[in-house]
Amino acid sequence: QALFGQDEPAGAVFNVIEGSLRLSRLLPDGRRQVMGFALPGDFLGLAPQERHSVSAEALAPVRTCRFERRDFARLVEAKPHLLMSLHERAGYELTLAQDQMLLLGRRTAEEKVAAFLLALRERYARATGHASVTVELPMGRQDMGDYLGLTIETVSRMLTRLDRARAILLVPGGARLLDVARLERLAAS
Amino acid sequence: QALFGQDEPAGAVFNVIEGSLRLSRLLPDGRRQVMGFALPGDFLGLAPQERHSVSAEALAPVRTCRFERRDFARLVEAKPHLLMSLHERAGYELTLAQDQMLLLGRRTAEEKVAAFLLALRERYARATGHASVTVELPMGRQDMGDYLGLTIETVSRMLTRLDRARAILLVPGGARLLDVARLERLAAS
DNA sequence: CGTGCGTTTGAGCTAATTCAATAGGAGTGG
DNA sequence: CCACTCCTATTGAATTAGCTCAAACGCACG
Repeated sequence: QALFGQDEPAGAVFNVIEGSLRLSRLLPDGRRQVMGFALPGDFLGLAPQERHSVSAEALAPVRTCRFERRDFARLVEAKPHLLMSLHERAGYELTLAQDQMLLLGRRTAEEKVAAFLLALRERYARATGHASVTVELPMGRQDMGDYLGLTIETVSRMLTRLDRARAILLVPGGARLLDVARLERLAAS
Repeated sequence: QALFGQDEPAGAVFNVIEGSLRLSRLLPDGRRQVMGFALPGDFLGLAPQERHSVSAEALAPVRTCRFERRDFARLVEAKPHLLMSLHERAGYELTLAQDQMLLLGRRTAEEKVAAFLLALRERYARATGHASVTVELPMGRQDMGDYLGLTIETVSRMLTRLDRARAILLVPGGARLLDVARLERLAAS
């Protein structure tokens, strides 16, 4: 179920082949913030740190390709320009984190949900190469809530509001984005 | 006033010598999220990106040490292990961003303000080498609010609440942390 | 046909916001 | 030194977005 836990020594790099993961952090009293979702093609544990800063739990059975950290370190040493790519990737992740801070701190519930759907669509488009109107939602409502800083009920309400407004069509395990332009307006991005 | 703006080409690396800066992003409608504050000793523009992801504005007159990006790139090329340090720093910044996401998404107003004061204290301690009970607050209430995802009024209310509870003592331009243990309990960290 | 689990919906509540008024300096000029 | 302005911070009252609690729904699985 869990690939690794928060504060665990970072022993390996993983490449997700199949399935998806939730990357999250817990507050001592159980409140949870989901930092992101790892989808097929994503890498985990690339950060050059002794310990993981998040825990990674599978949302569904996962297949990964695992590289031992020592081997990975040796590879980086052998190919110095790889480090530059890694560093660029880290910079990109940081701007994504900033996007998320802006979302968490300053957006309304509806904006959060709309932006989430659009971002996920964007991600799938980037991964598969072509944009699809249907976005898979491999995570549950609770996970979306913990990602967006909302409760499960608010996520559900916003989704049905978007559905009733014909901006999206809720389907089992996903959503069809019927009116992307409207969603973009609603997301205030 | 502004050292550089969001989406501007990243032309240089800056080391803050004196004064402090606000690093922020704007939503099209004017809502603002402050991503962080740069204090003396901090570096800006280290990320290996074409464009800045935030804008940097001085909170007070600033003195900086400026390195042209081309020179900096040449330095990094000459000293390959510098890139590794840079990358480690980036990883650390990412965990800080995650801390902030947890704060923005899952903490209450009081927890946010308490955590903010403690984190700032921690930062000054790290910079000066010894912990002080008095924390300088070079930013205004609005900036704190935009950093914590709160309004200016809520920040003010939480500060006076902490003051009345004798956990802190508000002083012009800063706060004295009277009961760090209590603050840590209140911050739920 | 239950049973269990995740989701949706409803009703009421509350933490934080909004709106509005007041208070506290810092600077300026009389 | 006092009056006046400007700007930020504080305080209060009313409002509301989102939360909590609780009940129904839907569906997969045995």
